[in-house]
Amino acid sequence: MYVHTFALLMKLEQAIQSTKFKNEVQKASLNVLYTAWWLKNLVSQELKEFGLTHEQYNVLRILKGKYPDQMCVRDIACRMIEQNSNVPRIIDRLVIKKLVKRATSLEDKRETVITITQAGISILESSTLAIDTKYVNSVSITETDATMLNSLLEKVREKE
Amino acid sequence: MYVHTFALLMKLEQAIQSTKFKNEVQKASLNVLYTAWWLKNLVSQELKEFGLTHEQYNVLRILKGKYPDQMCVRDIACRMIEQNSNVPRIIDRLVIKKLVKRATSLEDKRETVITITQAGISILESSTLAIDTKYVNSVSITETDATMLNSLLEKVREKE
DNA sequence: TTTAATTACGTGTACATACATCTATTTTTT
DNA sequence: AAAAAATAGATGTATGTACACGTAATTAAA
Repeated sequence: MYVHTFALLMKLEQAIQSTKFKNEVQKASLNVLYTAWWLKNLVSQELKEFGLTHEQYNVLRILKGKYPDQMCVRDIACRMIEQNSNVPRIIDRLVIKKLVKRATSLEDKRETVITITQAGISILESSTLAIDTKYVNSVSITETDATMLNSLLEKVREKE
Repeated sequence: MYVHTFALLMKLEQAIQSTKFKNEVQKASLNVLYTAWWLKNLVSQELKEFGLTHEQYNVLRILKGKYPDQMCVRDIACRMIEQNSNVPRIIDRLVIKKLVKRATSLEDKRETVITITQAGISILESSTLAIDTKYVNSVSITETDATMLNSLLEKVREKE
């Protein structure tokens, strides 16, 4: 009985070799950070095969969401999960790989408009398939629990 | 009523300007990633005042946990939340700031042993105080909800 | 309308991640 | 004991983050 409880509780503790937490809130913070790293890692492993990084994939995904419309750099940036991402630099690498095209906007010459190419759409589709499969096999949480998790994460950030 | 529900549900959606998620599991993934970024950002804002980065703070915290014992680089590395952290390089910066000391182990000359200095302990204590205060004011989740959150996050990672 | 403020975004720097490789040790094998 | 394997950690490279600053273009103010 004790052993069983111990085994269940050891997951985060094992991962970061630490058992002393001030309280559940502090533990939850570390748990969120560790789980984010774990998820990112899971996805990156799949993307490696396609020569993409997590952030390059995100930019492609955002562009696909508006396709066939173009998007300016600012619009992409404010949809990024890590809100301080340096989008121009990520786009540099996608341009080199010909997965997106960059052009100056005609309406506002300050703006750079980005379009996903057919090659970009194609690599996005195959990599998304690989990630989805990986998720089904590796992320073990039910829809009901995920809904609960979503509401708890919103509570964490409620004050700001 | 509709407006109220909408406002509550918009938190992640607003942050990343996206409302289309395949399912709750996919949304929860993005929510974990976004919340991790949000928490890291919160802490980094406080640490900036002390000239520390999030990772430098983590290394100091780990060293303090063993103080007055020394730790080798490997022991520190396996306790890091981001398990691919390049610890030697983080230690470089802490050594420059005289917050830790580096020496070759006498028992095993391959090992580098790291010790936190008094200056390191001192900066760790004041920055921890600042972070704790920030948490009390910004992270709005109860101990009970945090416990639930911890168990759901463990469920996410259960399969591996 | 001329100046001032704002905006979009490229770019430089410091730090970190992810990963491969190199060197110096130590341990294991033969 | 000598050779091979394993280990610790430093270091190089590509990429990303965080943030400051510069430049060009647009909008607002005087």
